[in-house]
Amino acid sequence: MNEIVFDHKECGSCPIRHRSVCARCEADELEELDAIKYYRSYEAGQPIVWSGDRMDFVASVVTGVASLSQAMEDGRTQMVGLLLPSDFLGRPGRDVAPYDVVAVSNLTLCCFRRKPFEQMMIRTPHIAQRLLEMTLDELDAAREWMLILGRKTAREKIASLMAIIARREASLALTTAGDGMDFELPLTREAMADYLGLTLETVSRQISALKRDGVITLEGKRRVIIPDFDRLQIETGDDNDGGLMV
Amino acid sequence: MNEIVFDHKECGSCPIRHRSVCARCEADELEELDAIKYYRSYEAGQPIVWSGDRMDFVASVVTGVASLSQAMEDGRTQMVGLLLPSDFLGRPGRDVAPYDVVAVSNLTLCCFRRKPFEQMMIRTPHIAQRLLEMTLDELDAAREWMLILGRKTAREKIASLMAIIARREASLALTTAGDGMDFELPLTREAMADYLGLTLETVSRQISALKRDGVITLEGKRRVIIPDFDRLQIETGDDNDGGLMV
DNA sequence: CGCAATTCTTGATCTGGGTCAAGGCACCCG
DNA sequence: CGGGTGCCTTGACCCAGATCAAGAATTGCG
Repeated sequence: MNEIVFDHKECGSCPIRHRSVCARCEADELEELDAIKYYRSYEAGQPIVWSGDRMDFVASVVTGVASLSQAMEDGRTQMVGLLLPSDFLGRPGRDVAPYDVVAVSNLTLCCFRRKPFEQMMIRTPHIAQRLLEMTLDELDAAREWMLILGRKTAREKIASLMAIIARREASLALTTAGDGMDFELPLTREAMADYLGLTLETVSRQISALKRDGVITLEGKRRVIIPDFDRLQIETGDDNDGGLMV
Repeated sequence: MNEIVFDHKECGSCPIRHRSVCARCEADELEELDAIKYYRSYEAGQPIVWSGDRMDFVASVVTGVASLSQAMEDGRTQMVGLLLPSDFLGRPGRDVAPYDVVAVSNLTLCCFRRKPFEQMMIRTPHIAQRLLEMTLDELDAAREWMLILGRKTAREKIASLMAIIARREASLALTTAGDGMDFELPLTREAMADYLGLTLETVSRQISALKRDGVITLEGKRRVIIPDFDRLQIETGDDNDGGLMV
């Protein structure tokens, strides 16, 4: 591994998001990526692109959280994607944004100019393959989310969201402790409501209920402690022998 | 175009589902596909694969309708994918089915053995590219669906479903008549409920309401006539100046 | 043709979560 | 230090859609 590879990994900017796979990039590919990349920062609440805008870049989330949402005529909105660090934003081959993208917390993106990125993708098949794999993962997440939206009660929705975030945090931190997890909620109550198809009042009430019942503990309003992950898992209502644990 | 290409188009079996793109397949690729393909038929209601099953094929829907659904512990289910003729089933690189797949109506699949199909995909980049494009389309559809599940009223949900099916039918039939469409509903009331996160009683009531209000007309229980597509579009509640019309 | 078995419709009632409203709490800034 | 200004919590009430229940229409099959 040379210096470039190291820097590449550090900044979390690789379109091939799993660090272990980065090793497959050759030095000149990495130089090429470096040549077309630049960083952008956004403050919490700031819009990044609006649905219908032309997008001349694709990007990778370095720090912070962004959301994709869809709006209806009358202002109702539904979050349809949540981007955490290492997630990918934008799609090669499509130059118009199909959703509103908003910085949920303070956010740093590592952007790549789209055209050269696409050309590079055509030349290096393993990037294209990795992109397909990532898209399939997103599709799986979207479908899990559809079950949450369509069939779960408010309490199950909150439990599911907590479980999803806890799992994501755990996989980043490499702490595979079965229970006794804790994390900082990266979302306001309103954003959670938007994610889950609820109102912010219902979110607040159900979080209080889960706290009262000892499923979670709160430290302040944002720090969550999960004393027993299996208990939380039961509260989600999911069929948890059914194989994959995305 | 030689005979093989023609047959290939006719059976709707091309993994590159748009017929116009088929022209990019070379004769020997088509022969190769023919060598690994076989047909299977299912009756309405019959299961095709269960979540967790090993899948040794990918397939293309020739006729009929199939659904992907997810189940919860207690039996609640949510449909997360609807496959109409020319849609693709299965994913290269994943050998365990993540969802239950069921034949909603009588169904014919054109199957390809998975391993040789994957190898072929690696060798022919335009198939891989097309597959990425199809997956991105599925992701867009899933996200539109999330808005439906999370934020729409029962009436808007039914209107949205009618609009989606009408659009699909129209694109297949090449009848781009702005209004005056009609089609056969390929779903039972129960399947529609499962799609929309409703109960079948609510589906029935809302269909009756749309009929009473002249938004749709029914001929029997399954044949739907849309006298004015724009009117239906308004009933969906969608922001219809927002660009793309997938 | 007639008698199930599905599939669909409609009615009556109940309830989870939405809506409206009133504070509480933490942090910033003058 | 005092009064904003966001965020969050809690209460009271209401309604869209679920649930329970009873038939009607359509389909299929002996």
